[in-house]
Amino acid sequence: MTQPEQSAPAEAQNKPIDFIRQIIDEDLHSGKHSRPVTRFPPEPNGFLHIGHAKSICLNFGIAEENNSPCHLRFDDTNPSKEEESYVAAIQNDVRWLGFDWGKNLFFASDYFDQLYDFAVQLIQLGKAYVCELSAEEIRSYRGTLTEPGQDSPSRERGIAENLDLFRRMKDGEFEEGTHVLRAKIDMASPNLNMRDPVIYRIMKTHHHRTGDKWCIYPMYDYTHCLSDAIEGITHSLCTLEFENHRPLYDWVLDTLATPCHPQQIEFARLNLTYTVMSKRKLLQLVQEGHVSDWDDPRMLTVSGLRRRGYTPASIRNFCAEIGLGRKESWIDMTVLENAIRDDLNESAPRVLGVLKPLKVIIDNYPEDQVEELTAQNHPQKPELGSRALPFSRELYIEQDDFMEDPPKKFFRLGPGREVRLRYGYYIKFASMVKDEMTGEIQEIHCTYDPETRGGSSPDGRKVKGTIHWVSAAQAQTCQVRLYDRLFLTEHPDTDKERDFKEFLNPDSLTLLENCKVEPSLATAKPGDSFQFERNGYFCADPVDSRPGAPVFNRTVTLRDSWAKMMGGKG
RNA sequence: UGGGGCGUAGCCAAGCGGUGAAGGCACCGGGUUUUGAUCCCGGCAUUCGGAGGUUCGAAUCCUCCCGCCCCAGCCA
Repeated sequence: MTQPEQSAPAEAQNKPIDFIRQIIDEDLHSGKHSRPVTRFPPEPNGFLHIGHAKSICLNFGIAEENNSPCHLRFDDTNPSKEEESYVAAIQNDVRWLGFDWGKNLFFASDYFDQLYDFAVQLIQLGKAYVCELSAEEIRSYRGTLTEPGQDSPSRERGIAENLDLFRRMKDGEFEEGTHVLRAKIDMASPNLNMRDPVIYRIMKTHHHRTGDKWCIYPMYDYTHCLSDAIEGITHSLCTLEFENHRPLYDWVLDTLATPCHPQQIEFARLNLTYTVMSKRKLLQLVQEGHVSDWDDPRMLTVSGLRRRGYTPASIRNFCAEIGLGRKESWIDMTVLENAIRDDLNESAPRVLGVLKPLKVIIDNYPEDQVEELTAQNHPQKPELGSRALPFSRELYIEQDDFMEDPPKKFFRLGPGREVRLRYGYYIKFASMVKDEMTGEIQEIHCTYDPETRGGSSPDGRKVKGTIHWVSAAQAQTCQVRLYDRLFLTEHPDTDKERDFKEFLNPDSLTLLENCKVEPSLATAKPGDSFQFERNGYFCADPVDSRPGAPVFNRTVTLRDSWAKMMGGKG
């Protein structure tokens, strides 16, 4: 009936808990921590996507379950790629998903002074040095996967000189690329991240928060662990590709006197079939015009999903369903589609809408008569009430609901057949009018049985098919956008030879301009979701839809075993 | 033949040495139905990447092998 409580602890839902929650539970029981403190640390260089939603649900979910904080921290250490506008969009998306960071909104740039002081300490400890090698030299000195690196000529420079040089880096005395600060660890480490990683670089770029105060910016590996420690994070959750960075995360925190030492735990990122997930590729789709923008309903960005008609609950349920592990995995797109169907099936009011209209004239129905029929808003939920549907002599039905020469199992309209109009009357085929030139069917003539008002017959005769319809005179004409998967293949970006854009689905968007929907939809509010019976779930476009001129986006089709059957026969 | 990870059904995923290998998606049947939807019922791994070994007993422990992923940004 009702969905399980969103915020109930996983255990209470009788669901097995994931390995991260197991670790946290153990730390709580052992007394290592009295409560967990997690964080979601986006870089403000793009929009959030469904993969981020997985991380958000994890980090904020743990906080909800334990009544503990989850920080929202922007990892804004690279001003050349980051923008203020992304900061706002990201906050909006996290809030929309239903999460609240309370007072815990932070920026890595808040810590730039502390980070600088820590770097000075590292130098004083003899654990960092200013290196004057060029970027290319640093690369060649790093060695390879199988050969150790070589020491930088600057490696044994004295502490005083390092201190002076680092101060002068900060003061803008050097050009970009001429000097970096490096941690002094081990040039022979089998883990390349430990071969004296760069921790500060010169970048004479305006920062969206610190302005022109800094011309040196700290690198991720150095910044992230210290930010976690400064904030008192207990469990720092990130994706698998950072596993090789954990020794460095721990080295920085072990070397410096920090308030605490958070535990980094890695999990597998989300991959979905029939789409791409990397911000770089999403950006490319936007910049090259394959989609309209970051919030194009075909994009699996949070903003795209929102515009498509996905609900926060559906995304949270999806994230809960897919599980969490350390195995690289591909979640089937049908799992996401199933999540939104599940949610909308419960909540979306039912309406009648004809996407590809075919005119039907009921020859024996009075010329000027209009009557009102009653339709349920949700057949499984009578408490959602009903509405009136105008019925008249001229109607529209779906082109797909008529076949001139139908197979036996086609339970719809065709020569000699009778069908039920949903909430209306039984109608029987009489004749059809075709365009003499093209052979295209222009209109169908039928007769109706006045005894079947509402959809049942006193003589108890059965009709196998029920089809949807809209009264022509009262219909609201509108635009409908049919969205389909953006890519044709399950793994568009794993082909080594072919670019992922070669697999774009040319039919991912179908624009229908002459759709006929029931009059109640004229006033649909932007963002409202409906089930167009027998067609799918649709949402009034949040951007382009207007009262009196609605525009609908197809969120997802209904399951369609008929189409599946027909598809199987070719 | 550098290091770090991972391998349970088509796709995810429980399982943490003890009689029958959860659950979801997908798929296949059947029932209800004024949405070919929803809902309901049933089917779907004699087997856990492979081979050995330990044990009365292993998907769970050990050994070897095979496969896949990550790392040589002054990105995060």
